[in-house]
Amino acid sequence: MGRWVPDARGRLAKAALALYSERGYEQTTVAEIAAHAGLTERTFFRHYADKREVLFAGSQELQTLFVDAVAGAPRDAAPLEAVAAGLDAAAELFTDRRPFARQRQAVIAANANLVERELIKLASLSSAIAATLRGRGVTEPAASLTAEAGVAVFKVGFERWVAPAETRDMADLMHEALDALKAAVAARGQ
Amino acid sequence: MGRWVPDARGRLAKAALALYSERGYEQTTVAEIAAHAGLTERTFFRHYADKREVLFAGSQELQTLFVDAVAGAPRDAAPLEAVAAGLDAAAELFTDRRPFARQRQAVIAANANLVERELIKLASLSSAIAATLRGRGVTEPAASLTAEAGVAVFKVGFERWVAPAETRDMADLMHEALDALKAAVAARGQ
DNA sequence: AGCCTCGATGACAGCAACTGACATCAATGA
DNA sequence: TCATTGATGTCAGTTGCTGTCATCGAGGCT
Repeated sequence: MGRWVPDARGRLAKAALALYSERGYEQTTVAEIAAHAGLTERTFFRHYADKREVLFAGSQELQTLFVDAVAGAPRDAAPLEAVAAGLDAAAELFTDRRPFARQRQAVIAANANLVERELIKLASLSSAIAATLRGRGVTEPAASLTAEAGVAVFKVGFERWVAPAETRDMADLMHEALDALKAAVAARGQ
Repeated sequence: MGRWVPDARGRLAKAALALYSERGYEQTTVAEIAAHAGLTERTFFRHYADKREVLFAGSQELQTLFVDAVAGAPRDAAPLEAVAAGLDAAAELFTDRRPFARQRQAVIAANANLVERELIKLASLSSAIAATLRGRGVTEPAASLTAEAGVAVFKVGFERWVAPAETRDMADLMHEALDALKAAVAARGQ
């Protein structure tokens, strides 16, 4: 075997989620996470920029998948329909990860600092979607607004998907949320 | 005169914005802010929960005004129209504060930690609007989605309002953004 | 006047997040 | 064989933030 136990990054992420779940985010020190992964505090910060980031390793993957789906939507699809393709891709990504997502979301919801980090990840997703829409010829401010609307749908759909009693597929919930948005915005305004 | 120079809170906020603008957020220590306000570091933390919060003292006022306008919209107004009333109230609040808003926004945009804090303030605004809409009889997920859409409009409108060359009124920009959202969401989806 | 309570601030010690600098040493490959 | 590389360890230092106790003028009560 090599000089070090493999996958230090993964071990840190696993240890962090476990400890944050058990005793809470604030009550967990980085040194403890590192020790549980058989590493030192300094090494933790070589793998993750800060104590929060360790919970958001997958957000880049989500963004890439979402954006690629938007970019790959039929050329004649309306902007919001292209975003809907991204929502479908996201739903597929999360298939079979519901228990993990629930545990992780419980940790995040319990701490405002973690919620902040999640929000900036979603803002980054929104920016990337908007840029992709502009690449499809959508002009501002329509691109940004469509992207923001799409992320709002994702947020609402995701929230429902991780809700305790929920059993429906994420794709169904995303479609429901998207339809609800269309209805809400279309409702008899002057 | 009193035992202490008045308005410690305001002096801290003023000193913080000035220092963050001059030398950057990260390069400014809380002790320096406090010193410029004629106070100690410990007193800073008695007025503001952390180093970021000092830039967001006004967000509660915005939220209250926005929410009150939504609650006070005509009983028969559609949810999105009620939110539009909130946007108008927000626009009024910012009248004559453009230079301040520009300076503050430049500071925030330059640091990810400050952006995070701004995002959670907007998320709080969205939650409050959604709750108000539910109070008007709007059901979920329409309430949350309408609120998120409204905040998206606010974000886009505000961004444009603080843009360097922009001279139009915030109310005009908010209306434009709202119309763009309606158009984008209504666009020929199946 | 004399006294008391209150509240904003100061002083100080301490923890933990994060960073920079340098050392270590198995694996790798020329 | 040996120099290089790269992930990790070690250690010292800064700073955000907190708990605790002291200070002392203002304002009320007698």
